[in-house]
Amino acid sequence: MIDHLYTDNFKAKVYVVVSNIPYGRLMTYGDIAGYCGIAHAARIVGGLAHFGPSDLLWHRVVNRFGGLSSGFPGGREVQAQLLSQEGVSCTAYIVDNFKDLRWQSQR
DNA sequence: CGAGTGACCGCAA
DNA sequence: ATTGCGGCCACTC
Repeated sequence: MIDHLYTDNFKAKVYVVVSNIPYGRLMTYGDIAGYCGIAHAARIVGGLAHFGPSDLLWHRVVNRFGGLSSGFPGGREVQAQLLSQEGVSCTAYIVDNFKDLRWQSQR
């Protein structure tokens, strides 16, 4: 439920969705874009992530295959480390139980 | 104001 | 089954 946090910019929506990802949970760019209203804007989410603030929990955001994306501050190893600290098993920069850890938003 | 880019996804050969 | 290509929308320079 992110209606009360709605803003004029699509960017803000993405930030809200990302901020609402619970601990030890993962989400894909496509899903985030879909919950924002456009399923074809997966690239936008990635683009915003690069320009967006580092305060958000982007380390819980991965691509459709459950693999860690590049461009993360410090590198994929850092992101994998963060996920590992949250109980997420990562092997070769790929989430093992991604299918099970994938959090499906309530919209 | 215009053009290019992007931490992607889906489909086609 | 795998590999390659294009497309989509928003943001930045």
